[in-house]
Amino acid sequence: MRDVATLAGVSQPTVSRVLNQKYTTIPISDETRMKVIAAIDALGYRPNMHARSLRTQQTQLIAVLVADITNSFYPQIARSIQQIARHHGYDVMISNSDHVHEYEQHFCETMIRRTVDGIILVPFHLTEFDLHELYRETKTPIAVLGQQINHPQIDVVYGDDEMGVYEVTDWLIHEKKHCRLGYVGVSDVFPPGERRRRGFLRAVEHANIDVQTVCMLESDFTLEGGKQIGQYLLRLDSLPSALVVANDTMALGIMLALQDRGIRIPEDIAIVGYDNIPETTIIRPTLTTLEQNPAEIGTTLVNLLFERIENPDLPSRRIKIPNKLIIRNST
Amino acid sequence: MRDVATLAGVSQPTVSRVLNQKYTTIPISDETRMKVIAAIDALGYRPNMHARSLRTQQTQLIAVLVADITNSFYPQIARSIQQIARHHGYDVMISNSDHVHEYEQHFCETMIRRTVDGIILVPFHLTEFDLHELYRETKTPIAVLGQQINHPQIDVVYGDDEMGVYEVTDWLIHEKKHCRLGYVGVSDVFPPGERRRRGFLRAVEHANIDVQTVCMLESDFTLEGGKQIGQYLLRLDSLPSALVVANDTMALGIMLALQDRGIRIPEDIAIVGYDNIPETTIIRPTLTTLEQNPAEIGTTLVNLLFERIENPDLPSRRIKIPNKLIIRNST
DNA sequence: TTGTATGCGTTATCAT
DNA sequence: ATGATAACGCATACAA
Repeated sequence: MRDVATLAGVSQPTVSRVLNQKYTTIPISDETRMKVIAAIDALGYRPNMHARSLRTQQTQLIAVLVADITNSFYPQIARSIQQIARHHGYDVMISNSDHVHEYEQHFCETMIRRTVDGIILVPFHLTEFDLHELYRETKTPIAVLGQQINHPQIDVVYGDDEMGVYEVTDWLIHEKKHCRLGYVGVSDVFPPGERRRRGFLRAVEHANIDVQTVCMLESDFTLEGGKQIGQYLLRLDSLPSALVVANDTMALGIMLALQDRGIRIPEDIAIVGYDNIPETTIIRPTLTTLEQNPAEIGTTLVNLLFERIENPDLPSRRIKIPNKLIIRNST
Repeated sequence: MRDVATLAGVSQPTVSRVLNQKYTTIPISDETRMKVIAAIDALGYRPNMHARSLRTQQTQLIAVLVADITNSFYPQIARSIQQIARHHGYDVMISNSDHVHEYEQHFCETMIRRTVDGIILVPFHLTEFDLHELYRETKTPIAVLGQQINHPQIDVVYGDDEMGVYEVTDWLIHEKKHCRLGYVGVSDVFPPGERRRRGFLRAVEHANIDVQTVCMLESDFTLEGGKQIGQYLLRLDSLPSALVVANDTMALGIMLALQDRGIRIPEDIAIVGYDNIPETTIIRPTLTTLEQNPAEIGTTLVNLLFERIENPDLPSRRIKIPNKLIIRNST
């Protein structure tokens, strides 16, 4: 910047003013501006964001932590966030926790040392207290995908998965007349695990079905995990007539394992998933599932975040993204 | 840091020395170190990376640009990069170009203003000249996934896709006795487009098959694009007996469109893809494809990058990741 | 073994 | 409308 100033025959702060003219009201003569711009072009000067960040305490950067970048659900969120952020002149730093607690914590540590202007994350192990600490240390606007978080300065977006699973289970029972049900969830250490299981059980009880007769299983969100559940089901004396699965990826694994051994879907067993990832339309039969609209989730998160960046004292908001039952051929 | 120094009763540089003791040889008395560490804990002090970066010109950050984060191939690369980087104490900033030229350029712009310690990218539109400019402006180690790049300071990882497509086509012709072939590629503006088409045509010519008899089509890497190709094929008087497709995602779309109209795979038409993304094992029949090992690609890229970060004057290296034919049920 | 002084590249406050 | 000067938080050359 000093070189630019020298070449333009002005002082270094004047160059800075030309650069920041949009954001300030300080007047600059046309002649000076021309000279400075010419010098910038001649030297190929580019401002140094580290220095600017140090001085302004702003970064023009937002950070995003997703829970599993290899699960198609999250890249779609990340992508819509990045699109809007770009529009606002912000860069996006995407990270991946792989559902691992330690990596989630490491992300928070990083955010404390490497401050950013906003944080979007999908907390699985991080508690409300952890996020409170994160906010206390960073004072940075935060938006999360996670119904379980309640914090006065943190915006929350969520799909109402307890209700969603309740409704799809209810639909299986009353519309599709299933009474031998099974459920494949994930551990309660993951917040969606408990909520989705509860939704399932509520529907079962509401239908006066004996909870003892339903088959409750648990796996780990992954295709492999789903396959193992499939193997397990094959060893049972009799299959449930319908299976509610807590995410699509596991549902796919279950379908593959069952079909490998000649089980017909939906004739022998109906299956519903959760998320509506693209693979649900690739598998045959196509998978009935509860849609979580990832583009809308991403858009909502980033819009909330930018509103809070502009106005940090906003009261926290909770936005429910409606789930939608997508009926396909697996039921 | 000054507060820590005051509390510990030492000077600010002494605190800095305690913090950086691992990387320097300056001796510090045990007593001083204890006092400083106690003060750091008491105040919950965390170093500010922006200030550190400004001073050291290092960031402990590497940037990754992938071509399409919603294509399962890339998240696997990103994930293995992030794992190794974490091990080295580096953070990773993942970006997504969506194959859009403007976004690739925007990424380069960002890298110039927001310097990082290393860059990994998958250039689709960026030319050797663009990367040369990037290097000239940043002087930052660069590693790319892209056979078309030749630059004395840039490390290159690539799958030999021309040879791969040649071999799989050759295999279809000689082992599987196909002679009515079709090829679905992508535009030559994408570097893999030209290479893969060339591999296909070389095999056709080598088998003395009249090029006029083969069906050459073009789409855009996506599932939707593949479906449209499928529609197009259905309107043909006769299908090719075997189709070589330039990536798995398009191959899936083609299969779905054809199967919707009762075409049997592989009986009516055999199909091979490229990449070996997870979806290839979800679709039925499972898709025969050429594997590009994304984890190995990511690992190789990031290892090359760290070697160059440690030793910037290394001559550039080109590492070929072997393709492997995965024979499944679509052929 | 530690302290003093300086500068990394900006923006912001004050003059003029 | 512009220039001097200071400060952001840290690491390092030099002195002691």
